[in-house]
Amino acid sequence: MTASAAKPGAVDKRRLILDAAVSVFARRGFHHCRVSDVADEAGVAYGLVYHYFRSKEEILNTLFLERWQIMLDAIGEIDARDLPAREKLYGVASFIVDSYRHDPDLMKVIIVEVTRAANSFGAIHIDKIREAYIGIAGIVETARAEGSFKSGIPADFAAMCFYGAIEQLLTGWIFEVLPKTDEEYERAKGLVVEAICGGLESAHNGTSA
Amino acid sequence: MTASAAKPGAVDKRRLILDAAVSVFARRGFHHCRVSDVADEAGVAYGLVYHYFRSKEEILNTLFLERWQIMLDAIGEIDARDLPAREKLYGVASFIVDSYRHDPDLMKVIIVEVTRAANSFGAIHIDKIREAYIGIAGIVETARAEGSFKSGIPADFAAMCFYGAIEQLLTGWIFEVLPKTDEEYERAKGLVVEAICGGLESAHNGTSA
DNA sequence: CTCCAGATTGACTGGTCAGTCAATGTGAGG
DNA sequence: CCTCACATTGACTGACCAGTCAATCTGGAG
Repeated sequence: MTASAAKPGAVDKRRLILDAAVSVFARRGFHHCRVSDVADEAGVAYGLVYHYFRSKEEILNTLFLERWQIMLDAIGEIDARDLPAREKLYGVASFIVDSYRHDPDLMKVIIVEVTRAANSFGAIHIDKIREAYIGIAGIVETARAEGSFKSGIPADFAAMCFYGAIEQLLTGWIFEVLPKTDEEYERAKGLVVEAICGGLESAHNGTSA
Repeated sequence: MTASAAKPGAVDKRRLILDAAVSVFARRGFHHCRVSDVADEAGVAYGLVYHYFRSKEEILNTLFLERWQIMLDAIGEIDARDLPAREKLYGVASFIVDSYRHDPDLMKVIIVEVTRAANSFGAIHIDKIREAYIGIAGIVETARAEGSFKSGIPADFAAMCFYGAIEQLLTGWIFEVLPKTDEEYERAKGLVVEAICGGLESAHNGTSA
């Protein structure tokens, strides 16, 4: 068998290494951990890491690409539904928040080590990262065309604000400055959509274009 | 003379090193550059860096604290003015965007290497970073108390969304996915406030708490 | 001019760690 | 039982680089 097909009962060591890497990268950071930490965490020999991955960096690239593609697919799928823009955006916020809830370490690694790492992994994956912005912008653009969203705010700009707000929430959880209960996660989904779509103001004086 | 008081005509080598560090950290990233790169960029000997700074990390800490304190002071000063919340938030957005415009390298270093670096500098400076969130939340809180902002969205939550949206814009500029003209910077200030305060929707159906 | 404190220099060291590799294990097919 | 391909092991190496330090410079005070 090759690395991809794990027999039932046999442990997929490649997967074991990836999972261990998530845990170690999240706990110590990509730059502050050693490959041997990952191997130890996975319970495999040092050299096996290099049997499955060309380099330490390739491990992180793999983790990012795997997860990011799932998110891109989710955004595409949400956009394809026949729903008002606000509900589509709720779907996107929901997916991202649930991703964090389901695997906070992985999302932490992706945000901390890739999404904002302009000089290393971020630069390598910028096109993939951008696809997410474009997907969200597409949702906003459709709403603008329909007239349900203002035309004064460009869609790509709105997408950046929306994505930025969500990523900041995750950052708040990562840094432990926001509470992390199931209830909070659910509340956050609604609040972020309300904040961005409905705005913060209660009374609506004329809005400028 | 000590390091602090530079005589006119004499170059402040400490400052020279800090400025060189901004340039080098921005170009190559903190982890991917050597102390000798900083020394070379500053045009001083390797050892002089260690005359003024205890370690490579202390250089980054110094850069961050210097600049962040200026921002905290600015937020405090803006909050003290007698203005509607929306204009206060415009003031904050304006200050941050202008900070980037004035010294993009420094802001890039702060965002990329500190603000999101949960396992290294971010953890060290989390209290300072938090002060910014709290300052913004204070502005929102006042507006909520006055009734000009909705009460359904908690102030600390709104602050995170607002700050996140701005930081995402800077990230867009850093990654070169958003245009970087003076006109765009000015536009961005207004748009981010409009997006967060006024929301994206054109018609206002009932808003849920 | 002499002295001294602080500024400046850059060669060197000690530790760290990513990546290599030769040896060994393992299990499926013949 | 044998063979072979692939999995697994972990000691080792070569490069890299943060931080040290002894030597040298500089400029003001006496």
